[in-house]
Amino acid sequence: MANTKEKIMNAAEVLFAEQGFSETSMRLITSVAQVNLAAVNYHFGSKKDLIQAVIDRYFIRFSGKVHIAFTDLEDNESVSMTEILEGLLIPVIELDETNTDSAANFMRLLGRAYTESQGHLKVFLSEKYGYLLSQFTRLVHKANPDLDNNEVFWRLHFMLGTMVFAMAGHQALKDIAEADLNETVDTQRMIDYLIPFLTGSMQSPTSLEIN
Amino acid sequence: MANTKEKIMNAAEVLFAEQGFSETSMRLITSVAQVNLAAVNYHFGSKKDLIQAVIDRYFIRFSGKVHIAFTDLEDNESVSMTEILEGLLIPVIELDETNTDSAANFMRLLGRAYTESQGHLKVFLSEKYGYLLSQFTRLVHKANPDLDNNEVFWRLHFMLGTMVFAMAGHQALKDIAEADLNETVDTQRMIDYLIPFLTGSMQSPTSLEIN
DNA sequence: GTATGTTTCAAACATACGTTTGAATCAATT
DNA sequence: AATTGATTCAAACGTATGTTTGAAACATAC
Repeated sequence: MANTKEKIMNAAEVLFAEQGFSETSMRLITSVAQVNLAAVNYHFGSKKDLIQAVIDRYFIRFSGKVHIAFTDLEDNESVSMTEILEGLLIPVIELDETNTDSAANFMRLLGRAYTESQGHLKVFLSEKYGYLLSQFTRLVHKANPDLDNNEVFWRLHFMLGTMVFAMAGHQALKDIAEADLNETVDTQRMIDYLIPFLTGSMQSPTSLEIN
Repeated sequence: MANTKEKIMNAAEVLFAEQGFSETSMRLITSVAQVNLAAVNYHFGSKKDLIQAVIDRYFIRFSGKVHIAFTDLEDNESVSMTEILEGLLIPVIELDETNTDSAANFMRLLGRAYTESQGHLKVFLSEKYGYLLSQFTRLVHKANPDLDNNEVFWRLHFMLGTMVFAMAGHQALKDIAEADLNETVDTQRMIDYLIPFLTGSMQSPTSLEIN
């Protein structure tokens, strides 16, 4: 059986992903984790610190792989969007190998971190893992040298939004898909649809060319 | 000067957009609106009802226009993605004509409605405005007859995700953009970047063609 | 000008939250 | 077996939340 600290994080990551940070009370977390209410403050200090710990645990698991993949790509003389996206998404998928639904949970958490006004989280993440975003930006620019800075900036963030949202709404989308399309869907299959969607969006003509 | 009910809604819509629903207390709303705390319960019944009223006020303002635009497109024999997206986004932009920052506020609200687990809101919106989503789905399929059902399904939801996320993270994106690019950004400009991104993504080669 | 229905207001209510406390329990060391 | 430090626990603390109350103020009609 896991120790108290792990029991808390395991319960919290699911509840945070499902309901959001502010909507999830310490009392619910500790009752699901079957530990005493005071344990969160004892082991983590505060609820804020618990939120950061839960998200950081995920980043620690996959950020190394992403960094290696990105660094490899930076050494190449030319890069394709597909390669960049695979460098990012494959390590995320691999989270599932240690624990089912890990990838989905992580993405939902990330989506909430973006959306909920948990200022401390944005600061924490950008200070600790901002270098990955920089690498990502440089690679996307390298893969699309014709786009100007503005266009790269916006498309990059639209793309991140699509990914986070797709993964965050992962379960809901799977449910709808299986009802609508009468076919079972797994995460890998969803990503097979997602990658061409994103590469296409990144390579579409610019607004200037259209007008 | 606006009456109490309007004063409350005007204050609430800004605060909800900025901070989210659960993070915005009735005391803050009523103090900004300069009305008595009890006024919300008196005029709206509950906080839930206020949230619905704020969002519905926006939908009432632009859903008619969208419906007309969509119906027109359904009568045409062929439809382009750009037309569909303009049919949806132009009425949103036009919200700004009656009130500055209306479009931005509405988008942020919609993003929060999607993301925050306000179950009652999703039920309310899908019951009242689900027909617009159905129209949207049919049009997208019409604009992309080559895609099979699966591909249309997934791309449509990826697209909605991108839009909603762009809307929800609107302010954050603007802030980052202005810091990163040293240029001021308005909502119209963001949408100018968004539309080609989305049309491109919808028209990209399918996963089958790539493999 | 009195009566009636609507709106406002200060105050209180009940509940939920994150956190703290101090004693009890456990584990390891001497 | 006694001592020490880490952990668990029930209980309480202080504060913030949405809501309700009943009287006061206001507006409108007779």
